[in-house]
Amino acid sequence: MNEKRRGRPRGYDPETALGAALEAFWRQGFSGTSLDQISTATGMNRPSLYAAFGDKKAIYRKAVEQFNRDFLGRLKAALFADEGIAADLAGFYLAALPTYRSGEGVAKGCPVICTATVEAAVDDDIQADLARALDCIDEALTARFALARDRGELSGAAEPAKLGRMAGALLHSLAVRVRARQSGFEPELFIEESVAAILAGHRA
Amino acid sequence: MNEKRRGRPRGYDPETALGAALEAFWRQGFSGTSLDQISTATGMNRPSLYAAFGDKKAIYRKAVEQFNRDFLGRLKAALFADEGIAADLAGFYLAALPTYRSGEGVAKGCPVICTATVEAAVDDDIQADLARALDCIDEALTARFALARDRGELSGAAEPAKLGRMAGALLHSLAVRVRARQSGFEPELFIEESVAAILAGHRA
DNA sequence: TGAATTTTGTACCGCTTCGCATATATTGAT
DNA sequence: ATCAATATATGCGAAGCGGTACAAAATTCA
Repeated sequence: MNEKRRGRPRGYDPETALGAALEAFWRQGFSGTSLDQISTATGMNRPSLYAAFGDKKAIYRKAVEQFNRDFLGRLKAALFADEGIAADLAGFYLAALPTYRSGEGVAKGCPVICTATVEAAVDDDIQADLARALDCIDEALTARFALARDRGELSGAAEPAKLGRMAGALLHSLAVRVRARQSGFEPELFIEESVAAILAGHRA
Repeated sequence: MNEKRRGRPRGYDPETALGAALEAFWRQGFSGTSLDQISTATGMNRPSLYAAFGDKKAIYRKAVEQFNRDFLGRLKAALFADEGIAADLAGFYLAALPTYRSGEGVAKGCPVICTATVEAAVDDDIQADLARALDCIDEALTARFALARDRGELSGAAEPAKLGRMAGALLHSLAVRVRARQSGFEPELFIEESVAAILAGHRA
């Protein structure tokens, strides 16, 4: 692939453009972001945006999808670093933190949890995207807990799916709390406490 | 108070109107809701809305504030029902559930967590409101855990603030997951697991 | 060189947005 | 009855919205 195509070459990189679009949606949400703002952020004008990705909703979904692929990939890499369940779980949360904290003077939290959640009640496609994203997080964590149990790090009575849900839940809260800039909330401490709480009573 | 006022009597009840406005914001978020929709929902026309509550943002903040007062009141009542820490904690989550599930064919989740979170990155007032609301939840839970510890239901080593943060976090996730209509997620089971996980290792 | 193809830029459409200016209605006080 | 005070109703206006028609630009192929 990547053979020379016939017409005028595009002046943008789709991945970069979607990244820039995400940045805008991330900060302001779907409804709060105008196509003009996306146009400015990406450097593409509106007809190009439309031709490349579709309408506003399609741009949003593709931008979020791209984020999800990348972000979840990094979270999984940390989660399966194989330095023991406690260290890996902490690494999982810590891997999310810089992303959640990103933003000029404003911590943007998680684009999926913090912006898709609003639209979920109004748009079935975005609702399905969100549900799937939450499932992916739970599943990755569940797989990691199953591995830990099989390796004898966790007691045989430990239920991976249950632990996965708990661990996923704490990630959701982390996303919300960081974006809310809750006073006195210290993410690193929260992560430490989370890991301890989840593993409490399940160590082999 | 409530002496007869001088001009034409208002044709609306402020509390009811704010409740109707919240309903619209709850479903569609702040940016996704127009003043026309609020006007329809409340039965008030725009000038009346403006005179009564202020601009769109003021309406939103007052509606959410009213919700918070009422909702948190009910949660606290359940949390301090005094039937033991495990039962009370479960009651706390169960008290939130019907509210989170409400909505015609759509579970709306929590209006604060699911709609204020987006705006928090863009609006400092709403950010502060959200942060305060999250603090209130944590504080109520912390107080309840402190009580349980003082009564000997929890070990002396239990840290109420830490437990409060954990328990609050699971409420956040409950709100998000219900609104996302995550397939296979069963709130009642999740609540049961949450209570068990939080109290694990802290029972006296 | 010229035709075909793809992307870009301008400019616009119809519609909705929020906020308010103005006029009307309904009450209590005088 | 008249006035003052408050609430409601109509409707406007400037700006912004998402989306697109159309022509110019830039490239490959013949």
